[in-house]
Amino acid sequence: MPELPEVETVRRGLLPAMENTVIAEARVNREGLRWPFPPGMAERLTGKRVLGLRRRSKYILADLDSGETLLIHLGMSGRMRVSGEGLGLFHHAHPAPEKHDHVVLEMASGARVTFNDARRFGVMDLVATGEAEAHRLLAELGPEPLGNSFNEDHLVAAFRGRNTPVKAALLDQRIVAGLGNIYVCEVLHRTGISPVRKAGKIGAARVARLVPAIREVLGEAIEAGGSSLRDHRQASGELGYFQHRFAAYDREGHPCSTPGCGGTIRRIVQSGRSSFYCGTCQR
DNA sequence: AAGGCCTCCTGATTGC
DNA sequence: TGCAATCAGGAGGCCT
Repeated sequence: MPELPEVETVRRGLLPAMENTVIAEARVNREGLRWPFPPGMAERLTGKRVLGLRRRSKYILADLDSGETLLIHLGMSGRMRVSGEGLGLFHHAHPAPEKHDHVVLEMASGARVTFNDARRFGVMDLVATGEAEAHRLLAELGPEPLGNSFNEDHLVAAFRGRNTPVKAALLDQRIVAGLGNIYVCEVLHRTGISPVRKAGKIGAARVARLVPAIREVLGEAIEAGGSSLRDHRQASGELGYFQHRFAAYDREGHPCSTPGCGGTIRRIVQSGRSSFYCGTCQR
């Protein structure tokens, strides 16, 4: 489910339930997900206060008063459900457990946070807070696309000499951290750049145009509460609605929405993943 | 060492 | 209706 806007939406959805709140009890229903959970994870979470929730790329970082940080990645199918009744902030009394509920956090407020991940590509790990950024999964990440260090100079330099399609370059988390298949398709459509074009062969002016386009697309998607495909819900229980604004992703056969273009959105496969684009206005 | 391919896993959808 | 093939929002790890 989750690219940067979806993860940011989940983070915001978790805030009222978790921020400045003690984890009364953590329950762990399996050994791990993509990798084994760290030793004693349930004990290291139980009784600890969540000082804050940060996001880095597609990771959520929960800083605990024990000096450790819980690192969360949702993979492809990971979701967070918040349940319970508290000051009108939480939507439901606790519903029945579901298949693939792997980690449950009972908060002292009465809220329950449930991590469900059918495909188990997700990750949970614990790291000393001061070393969170140096964690092996975070250390190589490129700049945050909504931050100041992501700028035209950075992207032009990162693309220089790269012989890979721009689609793959933008999916490379070392170049810019947080884009996934959907938003790369949208950004390339918005900038009129073909996904098959080699990153190193795009003129600097066109590469530079990607920077504001990436910021705009991600910003709009966050504002819309992310994208909800196949009815997947966000942590708050609400549906995001950015999927209704897709110009390219999952729109094979539809007319291109670029004014005056008249082309049709096509689907091709690049490095095993679908790319949706208009061959008429994306060159 | 950049680039491409495979893999992990389950579930929904499509096609026959 | 059944069953198999295909596809899915990620990304580490291995190979060349």
